[in-house]
Amino acid sequence: MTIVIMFQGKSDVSLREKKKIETRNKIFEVSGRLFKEKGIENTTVDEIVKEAGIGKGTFFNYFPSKTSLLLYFAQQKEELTFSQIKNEALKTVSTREKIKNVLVFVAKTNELDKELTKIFVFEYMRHYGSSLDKRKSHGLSNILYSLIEDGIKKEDVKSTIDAKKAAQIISAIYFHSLVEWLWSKIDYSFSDDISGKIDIVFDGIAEGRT
Amino acid sequence: MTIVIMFQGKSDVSLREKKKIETRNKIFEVSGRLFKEKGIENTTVDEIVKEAGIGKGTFFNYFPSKTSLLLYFAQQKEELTFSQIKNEALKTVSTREKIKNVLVFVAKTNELDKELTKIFVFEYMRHYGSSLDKRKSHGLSNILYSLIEDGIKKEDVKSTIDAKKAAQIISAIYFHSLVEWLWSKIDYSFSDDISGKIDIVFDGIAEGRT
DNA sequence: TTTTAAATATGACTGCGGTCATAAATGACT
DNA sequence: AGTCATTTATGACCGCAGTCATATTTAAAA
Repeated sequence: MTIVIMFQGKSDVSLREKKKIETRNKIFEVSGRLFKEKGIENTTVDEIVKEAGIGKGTFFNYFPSKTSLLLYFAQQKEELTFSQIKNEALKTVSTREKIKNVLVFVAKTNELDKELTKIFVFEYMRHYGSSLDKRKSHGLSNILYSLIEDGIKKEDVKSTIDAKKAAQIISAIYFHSLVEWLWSKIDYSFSDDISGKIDIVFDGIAEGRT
Repeated sequence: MTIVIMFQGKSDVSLREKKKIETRNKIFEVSGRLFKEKGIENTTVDEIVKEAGIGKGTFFNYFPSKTSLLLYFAQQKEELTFSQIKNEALKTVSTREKIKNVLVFVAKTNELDKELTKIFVFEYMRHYGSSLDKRKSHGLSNILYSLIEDGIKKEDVKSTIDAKKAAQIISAIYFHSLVEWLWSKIDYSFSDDISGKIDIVFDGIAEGRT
């Protein structure tokens, strides 16, 4: 008896839980469709809740802001990209090439859907530092960090380098170059640009020896 | 006769011109005060126009958005900083030290008023790519660019370096490090951080020779 | 001075993100 | 089944940036 009651009470598939998941999914489904159809800026929360058949307040029970919903989509995409990186992009030998591969791979992902990337980067910038957590941006930084540490062990990266600083430098360059490229009027290959910059960082810009 | 009429018509000190300048200044004065008193986010356009004694529509005749007013303030501050740089920060010999000096100088300016910097950087990020011109962010980039070109001529920077790319790299690092520092929980010297990173870029991170 | 054209001012209004007091649904317990 | 506590849903409402049709002011022409 007690056991049965406890089971029902604590169960993950209680009616409440089911409905929550259902509503959540409905919001994802509808908003995803509307964002694609008419762009993020032009999709209002009122439209989403109308199409999803829920009240406006309900939306904000699930997502504290419209942006938090956006960031969910961005995160999804990022996680997918990173899982692919780990499997595919690290087949070369030198650290320099590995890092290039990682960045070019991410770059190519972005090149595929420039407009979408623009929207996400924009939303990300708009809200950096305002409440939302930073795990996101550190995915790339972490990957770079371990690559550089490996490089130090393998002795194709100077042992005197602060791996953390170096990783920050490279992700700074990546992010900055991405933004420049996204809003540039002239068209050029982002992959080439980033690749050239990595070479500069690896070789250094100072004349002579240290 | 004709001459007199033309003179009045084309004069810069016509009644119209006078009133325009007056209104513009009034907006600057009031908004500047309110921003300091209660923060940018908490100051509404309605408040500004009320205190300035003008209609709301008038405000938007002078500034297309609240942000454009913000950017005016940011630009003012930046121009002041840059004029100081040119006079004071370039007294060293090596290109590396010159660049460090420039960045550390700007960094120190930011360290003086962390909260204000935060607000401006935040506003800048929030609105990058949305209509407003980019001259702003390129002030630093341009200074770095000429320093690097000088360095190439003076032969303490590799002649093979693409000066434009190098300038972009350094300003990327500067901006990224600034953002990290501004929103970091732990307290550290921004100047030291940026200085160390410049060394890495100058010396390169690759082991061995190129 | 009077008329006409152009620039400028204005505030009611709109659209949208987000809040909150209240209502409905659900689960635990008897 | 009935009662009570807790979770979830809801939409009227709010604050604020930005718009627009209309009114006012200034300059030029007659």
